[in-house]
Amino acid sequence: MNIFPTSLKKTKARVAVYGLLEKENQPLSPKEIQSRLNDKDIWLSTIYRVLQQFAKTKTIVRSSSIDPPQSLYELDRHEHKHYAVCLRCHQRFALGDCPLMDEVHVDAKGFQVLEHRVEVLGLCAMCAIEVRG
Amino acid sequence: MNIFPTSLKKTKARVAVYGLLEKENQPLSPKEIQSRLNDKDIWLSTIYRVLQQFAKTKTIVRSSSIDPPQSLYELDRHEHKHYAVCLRCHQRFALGDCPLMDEVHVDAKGFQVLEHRVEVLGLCAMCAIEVRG
DNA sequence: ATTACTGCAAAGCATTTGCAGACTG
DNA sequence: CAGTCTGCAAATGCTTTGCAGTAAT
Repeated sequence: MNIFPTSLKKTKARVAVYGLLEKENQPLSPKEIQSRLNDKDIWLSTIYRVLQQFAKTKTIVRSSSIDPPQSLYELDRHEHKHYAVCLRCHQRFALGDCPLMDEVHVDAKGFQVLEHRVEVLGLCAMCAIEVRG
Repeated sequence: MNIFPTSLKKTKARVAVYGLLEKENQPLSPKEIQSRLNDKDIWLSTIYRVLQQFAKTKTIVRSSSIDPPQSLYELDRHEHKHYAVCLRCHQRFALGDCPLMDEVHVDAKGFQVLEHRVEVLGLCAMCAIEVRG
């Protein structure tokens, strides 16, 4: 499991962001984090800085979404998680297992694979119905 | 193979962008496209619009990179292509095959999978050496 | 006390939009 | 000619940065 990084001071903003990410087990954008914290004294720029620091200490991991274009952050549970995203309502659903095959063949000799990102796109059950509707 | 969409007028900007994407067989950002076109009369905003139109007619496909945060576009060759990206020099290398397993298990009943994105991250041979240096 | 941290303002990029003139079919 | 397209300017939205006061160790 994860712990608050010892190299960082325990400030209001960091404790709040850390606590939120611990509770919500899904990737959140800086803005979503801000609105869920519901504390007017924690500014967006601070949240960005806090997220960067956590990312640097490997406490959280960063991913991205195309639409809207933004970064998403979540606690790094070392669980190797991926998500399916509904193209219509943008809800995110965790994948049961990593769908990647064991061997990844890159067309470049000597390429050293360190990590990977997978995103499955489609329609959630609800939206699939509405689209037909 | 791909053809210029018949629903769109053949204008200078569209022909130029299409030709470039056809020649370069890799994802490019709007800015890269602009600088490679080397035509001061084709504005970035036009390139963005052209790319959006091509994307809407399924002529090109859109992806994204986290760092720098931007959209990338390339001709849709219906080839189902993915890339390995070097974390240091940001060069992109095509994957030989799609590394995804045939079955993707989503933790949400009724989720309809339409597409997916895969990105492998690591170090290219050159950078792997330099990092050790 | 020292240094790290944050509120706040402003800048920096990527991307989008409005509009009038130019061009395509 | 009619409708589409684009140059250009300006707005928008996400993210970063600078600085001076505040708080953590």
